[in-house]
Amino acid sequence: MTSGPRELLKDAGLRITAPRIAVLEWLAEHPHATADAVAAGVRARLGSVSTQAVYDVLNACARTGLLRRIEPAGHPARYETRTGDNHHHLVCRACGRTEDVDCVHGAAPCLEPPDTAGFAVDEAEVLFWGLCPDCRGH
Amino acid sequence: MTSGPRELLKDAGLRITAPRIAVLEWLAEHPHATADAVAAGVRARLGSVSTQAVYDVLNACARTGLLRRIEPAGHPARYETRTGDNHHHLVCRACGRTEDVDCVHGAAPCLEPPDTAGFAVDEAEVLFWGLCPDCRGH
DNA sequence: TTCGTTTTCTTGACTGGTTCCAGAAAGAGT
DNA sequence: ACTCTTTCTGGAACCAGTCAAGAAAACGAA
Repeated sequence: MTSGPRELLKDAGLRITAPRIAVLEWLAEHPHATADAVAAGVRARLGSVSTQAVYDVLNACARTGLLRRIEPAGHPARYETRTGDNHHHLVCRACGRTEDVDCVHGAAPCLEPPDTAGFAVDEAEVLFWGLCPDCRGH
Repeated sequence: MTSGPRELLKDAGLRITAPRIAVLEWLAEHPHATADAVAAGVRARLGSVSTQAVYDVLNACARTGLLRRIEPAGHPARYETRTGDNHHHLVCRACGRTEDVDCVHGAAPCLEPPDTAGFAVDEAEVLFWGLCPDCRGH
């Protein structure tokens, strides 16, 4: 039932390759990791994977909805496997550490703009900025 | 009463220089402009201003609260003079065009995370993603 | 299985937005 | 006016991420 990386990839119409499986597995265990961190983790598991391959995998998975990409201003992007339940994020201004926050107002989409100015809005993104416990302490 | 750039700079403890005045004046007339656009606008007014000077001015003003910086993922940063009233933004995925949206839930801060995970939260940022009228039309 | 097509991986160069650096110049307080 | 501070100039540097070409691997049909 708990669909593994192989099923997820297949359902998304993506080929099943070792780098992709490793990226998805590693991200499932380490949510909100940066591309750099993913690359390091995947290399520790597979031996050698190019940076480019990591980016390709991340982009392909983000495009098909397997991964969600978070890009906090001033920090490298982070990725997570938890998708589809429009939760939000806490981001540390200092170190970029990112944590999940459940939606404040019930189910998705929890926010609707009062006036869209003619825009076709398809997503509401909420970021809470602050300092994480580690960076806050002196 | 409507304080001009000079008063704003003075109150913020910043020196009053021609580039700063020009940046603030130009941004007041062209909200949500990119650094590039600001540089172009300021040069049209003053003749010649270095890119670096523009960035310095923008950063100094953002640091002191005279300007708010918006950094939509995948697009260059944009700046606006409207600060302190925690309004939010609509961003076009295609062209990056940015528009204001008033806060959905009354006065600031309109959102409080239910669980801060130990973070000292100081800001809630809301971005509505979509396509602007120009990019939407076929 | 085997083949052939399609997609992905590797390597390496490159980009765009932004920042860093050193020195020259221009404000502001005394 | 005279310093002292802060800002401007020009150029080099930075970083996350992307583009390009060819080699390699995964899928689907025979």
